[in-house]
Amino acid sequence: MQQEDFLPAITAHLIEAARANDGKAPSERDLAEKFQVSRGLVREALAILEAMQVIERRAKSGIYVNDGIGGIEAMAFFARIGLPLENRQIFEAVEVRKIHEIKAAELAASRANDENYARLRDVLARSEDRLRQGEGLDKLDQEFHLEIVRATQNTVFLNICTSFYALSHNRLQVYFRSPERNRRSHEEHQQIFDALLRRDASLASALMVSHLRGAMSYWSEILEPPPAGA
Amino acid sequence: MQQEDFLPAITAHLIEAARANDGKAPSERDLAEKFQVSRGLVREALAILEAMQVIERRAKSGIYVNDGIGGIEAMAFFARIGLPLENRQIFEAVEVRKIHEIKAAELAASRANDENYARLRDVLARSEDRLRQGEGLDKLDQEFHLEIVRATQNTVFLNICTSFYALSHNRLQVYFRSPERNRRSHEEHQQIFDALLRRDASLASALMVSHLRGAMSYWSEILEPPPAGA
DNA sequence: CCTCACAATCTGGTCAAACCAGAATTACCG
DNA sequence: CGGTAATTCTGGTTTGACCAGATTGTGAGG
Repeated sequence: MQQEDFLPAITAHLIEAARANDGKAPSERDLAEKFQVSRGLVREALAILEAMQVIERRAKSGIYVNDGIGGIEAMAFFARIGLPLENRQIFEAVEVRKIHEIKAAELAASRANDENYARLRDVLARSEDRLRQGEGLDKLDQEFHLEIVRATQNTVFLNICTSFYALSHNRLQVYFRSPERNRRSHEEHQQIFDALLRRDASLASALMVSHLRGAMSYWSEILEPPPAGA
Repeated sequence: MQQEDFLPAITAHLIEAARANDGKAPSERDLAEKFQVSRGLVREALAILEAMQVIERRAKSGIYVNDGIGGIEAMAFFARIGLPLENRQIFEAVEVRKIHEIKAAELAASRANDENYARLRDVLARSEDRLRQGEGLDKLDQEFHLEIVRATQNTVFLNICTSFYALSHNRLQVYFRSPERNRRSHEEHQQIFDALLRRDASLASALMVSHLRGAMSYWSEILEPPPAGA
């Protein structure tokens, strides 16, 4: 059994089987037979799932799937194994980005140092190049936003945002297929950078607000109507 | 070997051993002997570590420790295995809490539903009980704050905050050893709840600001001076 | 002495068979 | 029908083995 697909497969199976059995999943031995692998392999997968708090293993009792599969680890995990976020979660994710980045822009304006400016310039320069070559911003957009978070000098904050953005990456790629959107996005990045250079916190956050508003309205066009107050 | 301490122990050993050997960790068999456990146990731990991107296992070659151990998974992991955050990161974590919760209070004021109110009331009632019995708020504080996030109806946001708060839990317990702080914290929770009931977003967020300011000043007393602009 | 090819060794990946002790279930007796 | 004793089941852990590529060691030839 190629380990590649094993974890996703067994996860899906566990969740499905548990749903139909009061949260209790099949035994390790059953799983091993079901997937035609040794019990050791199953246990390795289960160890990961347990560490991610997706399941709970109770000695001499059984395996139980946590109902509220929560935690960023689980999210990162789902992203890694390819389970797409629900449409609703995309809006929620954008809202979280707004919460994070508007504040990040504000803080960065007062805390950014020379290295931060250099990094931002570098990202913008590479963005310029890509656009000149008719290519999409792609990951460079993410890089730009993360550099702003980095400029807050808050490493915990940066860690959170880094992990979080990795999740939405798949979806964002769609956004950057349009040349106009790419150019407009780049221009807004430039403006935000200028605001940071001037250490104008309120302007930076205001620009970020409208920048992200664009993303939100884009998703509104593509997807189903957004949730109530987002 | 009690599994309780195994993961932390083996992790520390891996990181240390790898640092002195060009990133390469001891073999599974060596680790098994070193910790007096079976190779299967070692492999389970390694599977978790690999899923968390702390290490990389190359077939027929060896185990390599990733140098830039980053990402929220790693953070959550370190918290779980008991490695304390640096003092500086505590300030950063509090700042992140501020970013999250001030906005959460604002959003919750307009989005909270009856179930949210009921949950918040429940937490407050239990807090009341504990205080009456002379015990500290302990986890109830965390519960209260998470319920506010839940009231934003943003599940992605809730996921992030849930994982994140698990990190600071160890440290927060210190805070709630003081009876005065407990009572004052509880009163502020009550006030925030009232603001949410009145759907007064600006009041709710303002109260949250001062509530968290208390925590920040507490840490300032206990720990080294805070970083520049936090 | 150096180089290159071959052989022994080491490594992670995987499997199989057992034993343990407590949980869960079944069977049986009153 | 109720309750207890016997049995099955479950996760936890260990041992030992085999595979195939990566690594290392060795020795012959230049």
